Amino acid sequence: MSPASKKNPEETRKRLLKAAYEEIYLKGYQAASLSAILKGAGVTKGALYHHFPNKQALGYAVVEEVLQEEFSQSFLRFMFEKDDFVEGFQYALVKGEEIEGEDLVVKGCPLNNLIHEMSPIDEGFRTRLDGVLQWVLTTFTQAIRNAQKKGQVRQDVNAEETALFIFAAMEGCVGLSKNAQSMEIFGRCSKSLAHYVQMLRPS
Amino acid sequence: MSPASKKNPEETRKRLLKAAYEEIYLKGYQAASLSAILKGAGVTKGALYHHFPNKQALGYAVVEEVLQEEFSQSFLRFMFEKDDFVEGFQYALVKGEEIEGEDLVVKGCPLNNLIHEMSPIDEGFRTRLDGVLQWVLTTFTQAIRNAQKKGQVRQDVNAEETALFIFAAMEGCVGLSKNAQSMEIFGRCSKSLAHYVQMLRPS
DNA sequence: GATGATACATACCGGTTGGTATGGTGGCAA
DNA sequence: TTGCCACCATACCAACCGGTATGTATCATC
Repeated sequence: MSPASKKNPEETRKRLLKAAYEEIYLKGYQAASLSAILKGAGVTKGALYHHFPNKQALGYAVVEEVLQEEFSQSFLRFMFEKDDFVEGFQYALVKGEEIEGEDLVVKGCPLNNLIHEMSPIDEGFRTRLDGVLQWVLTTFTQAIRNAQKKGQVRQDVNAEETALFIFAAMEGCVGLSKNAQSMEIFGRCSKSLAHYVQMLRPS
Repeated sequence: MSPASKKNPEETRKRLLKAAYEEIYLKGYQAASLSAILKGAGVTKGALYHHFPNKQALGYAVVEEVLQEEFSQSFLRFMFEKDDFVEGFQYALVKGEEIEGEDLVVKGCPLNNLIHEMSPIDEGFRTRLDGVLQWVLTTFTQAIRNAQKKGQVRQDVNAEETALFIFAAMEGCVGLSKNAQSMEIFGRCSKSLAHYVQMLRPS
C-alpha cells in the first residue's frame, strides 16, 4: 500500500495546505471554495475540520507555513547563488522568469495577491502577511548592506529604502505582466528594474 | 420633490455604479455582495436587473465607466498641473498621498486590485482592465516624450519602457504601504521613486 | 485482545448567494 | 381617458457556502 492510503495525519495535513495554497493562489482566499480544496487534496470535510478549526485558520496556516517557504525557495534562493548582489539580483530576475514565468504571468505573486485582497479586511491576515513581507525586506536589506561592505554597492545608498523600492518595483512588474498575461511585458519591465539596480554600483 | 425621488433612470444607474464601485473597491469583485450594493445605492434588486443583465455586466460597467474616470481625475490630473514632467510627477505623488492617502493606504489602487483579482480568472475583466491600463501607460509615455522634446528628460531614455517601469513601481509602493497600512511606508517608498524620476533629467 | 483516542467519512443544517418571476406605478403618446 | 411601456419593488428560487453532528475505521497502549 502506498503511504498516502494509510493513516498519515501529517501527510493529509500537508495535502490540505498544498491544495488550499493552490486554490487560494488562483482564486483568492474569499473566493476559494472549501469543496474545491477538499477535492484537490483528495480528502473530505471531516479531515479538514479535524486539522483546522475553520477556513480562516486554514488560510492563516497557508500564509505561515506554505507562502513563506515557497517564497524563500524561489527568488531569494536564486539571488544568493551569486556572491555579488547586483549580479545575483539580475540573475534571480531572469531565473525566476525562466522557472516559474508561466505561473508568475498568469497568477502573479502569491504574497502580493493576498496582500491586496486581505490586508484591508482581515487584521489576522495582514499581520501574518506583514511578517512574511518584513522577513523578505530584511533579507534584501542585509544583502545590500553586505554588498556595500564588499564595495559592490555605493556607500551613499540607503539600504533599507532601496530594498523597499526594489521589492515594490518588482511586485509592480509582476502585476503589470499579469494583466497583460505576457512574459514579454515582464521582461521589458524587469529590464528597467535591472538597469536601476545596476546604477547602485560605485561609479 | 427632489429629482432623486422622481423617476430618473440615469440617476439610479449612476447610483448603482457608484455603490458597486465602492463595494468592489473594498471587498473585491467576487466577494462584493449584491445586497450590499443595493443597500448602498438605496434601490432594490428590480432596479439592478433592469439596468444590468447580471453581476458580471455590472462589474464590467464599473471598470469601463467608473474606474477610468476616477483614475484620470486623480493622479493624472495632478501630474499635468505642472508643465515639467519630473516636477509634475513628484507633485502628483505628494498630492495623491495628501488627497486620498487614507484610501490609498487602506484600500490600495482600485485598478491594481482588480487586476490582481480578476485578470487570471475572467478574460472579460482582463481585456477591460488592460484597456484602462494601456490608456494610462500611453498617457505616461506621451508625457515623457513631450518632456524629452522640451529637454526636461534625457534623450537616451526609452519613453515606453520608462513609463512602464514608473507605473509598476508606483503600484508596488501602494501595495507595500497597503500591507503596512502606514502612509510613512508610502512616503519612504515613493521617495526612492521620486529620486529615480529625478535621474531622468539631463545631466 | 479489550480499550480509548485519533483520524477520518458521511449526512445534514441555516444562511447567503446571484438570479427570476410577478406585480405595481408613474409618465407619455394617442 | 385609455392604453402602453419603461422603471422599479417584492417575493421567491435553486445552488452553494462554511460549519456541525454523528458514525466508523484505524491506530497505539496496556
